[in-house]
Amino acid sequence: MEPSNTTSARLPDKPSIDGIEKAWQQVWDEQGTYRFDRTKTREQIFSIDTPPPTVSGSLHVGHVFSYTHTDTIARYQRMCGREVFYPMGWDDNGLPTERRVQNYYGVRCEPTLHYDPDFEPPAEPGKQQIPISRRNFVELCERLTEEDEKVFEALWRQLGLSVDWSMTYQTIDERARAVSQRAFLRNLSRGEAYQAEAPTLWDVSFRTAVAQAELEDRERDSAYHAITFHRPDGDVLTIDTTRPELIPACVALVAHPDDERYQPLFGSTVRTPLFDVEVPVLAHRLADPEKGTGIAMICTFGDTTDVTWWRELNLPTRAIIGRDGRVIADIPDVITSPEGRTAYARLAGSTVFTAKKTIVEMLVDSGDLVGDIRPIKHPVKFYEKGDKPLEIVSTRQWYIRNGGRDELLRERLLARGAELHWHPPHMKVRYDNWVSGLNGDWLISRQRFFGVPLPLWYRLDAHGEPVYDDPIVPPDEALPIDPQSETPPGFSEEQRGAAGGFMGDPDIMDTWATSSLTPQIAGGWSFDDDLFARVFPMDLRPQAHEIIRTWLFSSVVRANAEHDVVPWTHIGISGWILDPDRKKMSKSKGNVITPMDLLDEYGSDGVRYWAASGRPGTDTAFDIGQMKVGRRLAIKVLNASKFVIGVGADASLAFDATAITEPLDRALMARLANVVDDTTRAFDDYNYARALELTETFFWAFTDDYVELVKERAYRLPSDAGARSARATLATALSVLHRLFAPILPFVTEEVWSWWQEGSVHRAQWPTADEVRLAVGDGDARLLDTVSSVLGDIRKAKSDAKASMRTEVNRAEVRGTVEQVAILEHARGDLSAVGRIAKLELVGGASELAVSVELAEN
RNA sequence: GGGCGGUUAGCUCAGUUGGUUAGAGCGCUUCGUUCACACCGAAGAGGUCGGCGGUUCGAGUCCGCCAUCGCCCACCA
Repeated sequence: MEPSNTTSARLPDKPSIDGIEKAWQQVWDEQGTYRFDRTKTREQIFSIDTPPPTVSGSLHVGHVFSYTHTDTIARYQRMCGREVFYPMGWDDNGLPTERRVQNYYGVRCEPTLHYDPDFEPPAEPGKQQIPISRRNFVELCERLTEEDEKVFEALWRQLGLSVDWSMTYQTIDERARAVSQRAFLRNLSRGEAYQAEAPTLWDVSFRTAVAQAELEDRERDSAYHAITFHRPDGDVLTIDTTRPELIPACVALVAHPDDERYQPLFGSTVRTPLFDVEVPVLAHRLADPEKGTGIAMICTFGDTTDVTWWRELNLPTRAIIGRDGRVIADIPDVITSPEGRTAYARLAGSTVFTAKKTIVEMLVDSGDLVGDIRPIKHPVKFYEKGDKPLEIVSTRQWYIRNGGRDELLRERLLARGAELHWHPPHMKVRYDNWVSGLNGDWLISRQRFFGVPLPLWYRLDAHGEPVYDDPIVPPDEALPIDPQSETPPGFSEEQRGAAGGFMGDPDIMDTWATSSLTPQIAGGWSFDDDLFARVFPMDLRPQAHEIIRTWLFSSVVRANAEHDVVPWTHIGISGWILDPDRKKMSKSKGNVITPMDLLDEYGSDGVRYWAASGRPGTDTAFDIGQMKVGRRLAIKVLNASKFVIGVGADASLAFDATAITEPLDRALMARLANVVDDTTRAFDDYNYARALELTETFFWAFTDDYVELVKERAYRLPSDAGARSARATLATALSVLHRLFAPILPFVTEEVWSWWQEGSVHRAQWPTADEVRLAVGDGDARLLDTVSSVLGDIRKAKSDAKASMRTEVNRAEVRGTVEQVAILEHARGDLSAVGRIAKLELVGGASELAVSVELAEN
């Protein structure tokens, strides 16, 4: 068969990878290359629960890194014949958006206001924030995030994510709100959601309750204060505390039951310094005899241990810190002495910080502060987004059961975690740690404005007080609702806030209460059940490791409750990007480069190469060097493809079993079959990094050695059997390589594929080792190694002589084992041609391979 | 305090179930050029695999202890 001229005609003279991103994006768009076909069945579909990026934040290389990982898997699965459900969501719910909208438009949400359909924000934000209704506020959030989303989408397209861009959602859009509220109401009806008045971790800056999953410990400076309590006989009892300002909130002292120092005192009472309030001395196992003086003050509430003691010892509540983080103004009734009331009055209204200073002065004056204040460092609980220590206040909140108070449910959820296939496997430990360490149910209500409202109203009794026990729920078809602007069935708007009327729940749900439903939102649960049945449970949840306790766990909780399944089969965990100092890359360090610039400079394929080099779950250094290498690889693919096609590797010759006859060619095919096997196995195991490494290694050997070896032979007339064998082998290898690289380097592979094949490489069938083996039978891959080794020795001889690789060799003698010589005999022609060897002598009987070379004079 | 992961060449990292003289890329040194590729090619130097002990015919690989870095979790007196 003649090499076709039409093929050659499609080859560019000077191929380049610059600018190919835009060109192919457009083609993919026009041809719907990544369009999802929803007529396929669940078995035919591979569905991905794509993480919705927070659009109000800025894009950084970490995004590029992890989203590339998912895309390589999506592309691999698509080429394997699965219809890939790969949606993109935008996370515009929650505090980051709320703050961004406030600053951008100069507004502030005031939930009690009514909706103004004609509201327009000022062109320039004014000094005073304009109060607007929640619905107006949400509309502005949607308007702003739409802009942000365009920027994100442009980046994702440039990066080459094979997302179906007709399937996007927002975590605050109408469907997401409806799904979120519906799921909550169904939790409520099944008893999985409940409300309770309880001590709650509280952020005084944001003025909202915070869930266990949003906490983080930070090391803070603090100090022990030794304080004396007074016994009836006049003796004193000294305790150590870091929070002397909470003395008026003290309800008891506690020591370990086995602590002989305090055993005689159990059951007696002491009086607090300054305030002269009588408190009991009690015993509890959590009191640590080693800490401080071994006896501690229990306050309502200084820390979570206080909550445990308060609950288990049935102590009264004497809260003195309000929701604003200040000492409550009213003097507690329990303080009766005039001195005590005066002392309290000096604290009233001040912040915790000021109150501490004030009370220390008073303790010094009264002589109740013993010795010096001893500075210490200790961990303090913070809201992860906050910058003031959390206080604990008693509030009414909504919770969803997550096993934190229910051993059976906890076991169930641990078993759910074990059903998942974790990549890498050791990440499961974080899930197990978290679930095992839960100490309460999931607090989902937040005292914020922008988010999905709790879809509830409460009746008001004759005194106008809410009746929380029997909330009014909206009918399902009304969802989503905003109880602040909509009226419950059977009531009129005039009854809002009136005695005998109703009030809307003012709170919104935790952002994770909605994010935990991304499989349901993206999949169409309750509004497109046909689609949902085709994609759920999903195949893959890709995500970062630091949100295993939040996003992953809460999603498992919801799917377990609603559908009695795990929401996915596989979990793919990506690591972090570390800067050169081995720290997690952060904006504040000023070393964040905008991703779009990287894509422009190194090409999307180059950046993807770097990303795909990062092992699943492994933190990876930000490394421009790797991007350069990736760019070089893409260019090499381009040039090698041009050359291989140019010498006559026609598509029709690929996999032609009758053509591939030369032993060296069959050796290459044998190796290629192994590479296909290994690469496929790596992708099946979600190890894109290994897949890339295998393909790349083969590719470089292919271009450096094999292509060089058969160059001369392939140039011969097409009627020559050896030339035909070489061309068929080159065509087969090239076809397979293009497809093996396609998931990682989608742009350059599509470019070169277009030169000689029909259709998109991204819809081409993933190569199988069988098709390669069927074409060539059983080649001997060792031949390739032996020939490459001899070739290397000849090159070394020329290099040592500081001669050009084109230097003629008068005579080369290769000694080797009988077997090696027999193998080399098959490649005598190719070796002589590439080495420019006039006389090649093969000598058997040696113990190992040895090459001696006589170079021609210049 | 409990747990997970890492520690291999100057740098970034591979090393699959233990198997002959430990690999790649970058960087470095030397050489080569224009008939695929200077956004290039060829060759080379460079490592007591964090430390100690153990199992084994054989350990970078398995076991124990230690050191060190990072992360997750933990009741703040």
